[in-house]
Amino acid sequence: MKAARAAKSAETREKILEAALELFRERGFAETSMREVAAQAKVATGLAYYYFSSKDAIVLAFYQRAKDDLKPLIDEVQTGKKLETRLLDIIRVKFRYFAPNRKFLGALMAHAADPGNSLSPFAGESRDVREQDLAQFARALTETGTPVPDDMAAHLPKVLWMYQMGLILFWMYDRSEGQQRTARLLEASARMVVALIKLSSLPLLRPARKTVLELVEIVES
Amino acid sequence: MKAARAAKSAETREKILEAALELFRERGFAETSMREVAAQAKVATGLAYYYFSSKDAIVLAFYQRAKDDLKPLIDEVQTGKKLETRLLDIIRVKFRYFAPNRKFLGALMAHAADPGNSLSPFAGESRDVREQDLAQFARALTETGTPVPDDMAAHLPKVLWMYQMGLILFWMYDRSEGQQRTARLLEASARMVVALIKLSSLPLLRPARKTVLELVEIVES
DNA sequence: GTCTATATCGGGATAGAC
DNA sequence: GTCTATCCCGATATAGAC
Repeated sequence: MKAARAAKSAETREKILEAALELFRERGFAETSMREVAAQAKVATGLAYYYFSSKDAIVLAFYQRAKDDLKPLIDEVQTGKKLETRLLDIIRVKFRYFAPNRKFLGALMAHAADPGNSLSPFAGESRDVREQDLAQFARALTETGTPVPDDMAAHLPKVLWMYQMGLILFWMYDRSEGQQRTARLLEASARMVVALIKLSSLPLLRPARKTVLELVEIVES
Repeated sequence: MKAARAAKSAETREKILEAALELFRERGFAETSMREVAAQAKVATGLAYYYFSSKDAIVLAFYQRAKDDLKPLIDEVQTGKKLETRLLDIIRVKFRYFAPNRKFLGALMAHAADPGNSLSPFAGESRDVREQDLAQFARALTETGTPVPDDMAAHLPKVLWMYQMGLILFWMYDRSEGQQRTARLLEASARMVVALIKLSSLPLLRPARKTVLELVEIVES
């Protein structure tokens, strides 16, 4: 009967998480109280805390789940022959997945700029989410056979990850209908990013590449 | 006696603002309560609220004051002959000014990424701060006689502003001793930014410029 | 208008009974 | 695992002294 118990437990946890996300979507993160979350999930406040040690912990759980959900969805689109296609597909999958939560994601990213906050995408707590992202970009590079200069190889996935984070930030702010502006920006910028990567292999542009690399190294050091 | 009263009032206000900033620096923004602020300023809690309608309002006052303080400091360094020098000087002045508050600036910028929050640097409340920044960059461009293609002229100050905001974000996260990493990044990136601006005038690079402009226009639309 | 003191509300978090 | 009751504290409203 242990299995049944565990299942029940997971179910309750899920119920609370769902209730929380629903309220976050409707009213925002800060505006939602744990009491309301518990009420919505039809459990006692204390129980919500039994499963999630804090309100922030719920958000972490959401990230974690997103990571797990996205894995297969991204694997599915890792098929394009061209790097540009891959980038577009990978990022679009994420936008699609997060779309229902776009508005309150903004409130969460609020914490993102705060170096001390555990919800920051740069913080330790979200490291495996970031690791998975990096791996996906690395895979897109290798599987499309994109030629990358040796000195850049180690850095490029991280640069692409930052490019992605920038787009996501823009997307959160994007008030245009259906976030069309983000869609246009994604297309135009992906084209440029790929062009730049290709250019970076030209021997003639070696000095320029070194300059950029210097910047990247300072950032990552 | 009206003047005396007004002076006294301004003094009290200042006292509360100072107390708040001191506590923010020591313990952080979120961890500081209005009660503590009031206690530190040796006034009643209600009085703190009399002068500042909310904790956020204190932050706004801080921004505002920073804007006024920075104006003469930046005017003072608008003397360099080269654009690179000007950029370095302008941004360094800001780092120096904000240095004592660097840590809690992070917590404030926390709000920055939240499109809905009034403390966001992109929000209406901080518009005149931003306007002043844009004007300073525009001035640096014209006074150094930097040649800028017509189609870029309108956008360049804003691009430089974003470049600055990026550096500030990096600086907030920078845990290196005395934020040396930021200092290095600033130098290396300013050099590159200026080089790019110069390159952008070359007729040969017109197509590349158009591509970048397209991106900028999507972002600003 | 400036200021103090007090009361109230609401939210995060916890303890302990079952 | 679950619920009830409670703690603690921050934010805020208000009454009224000066």
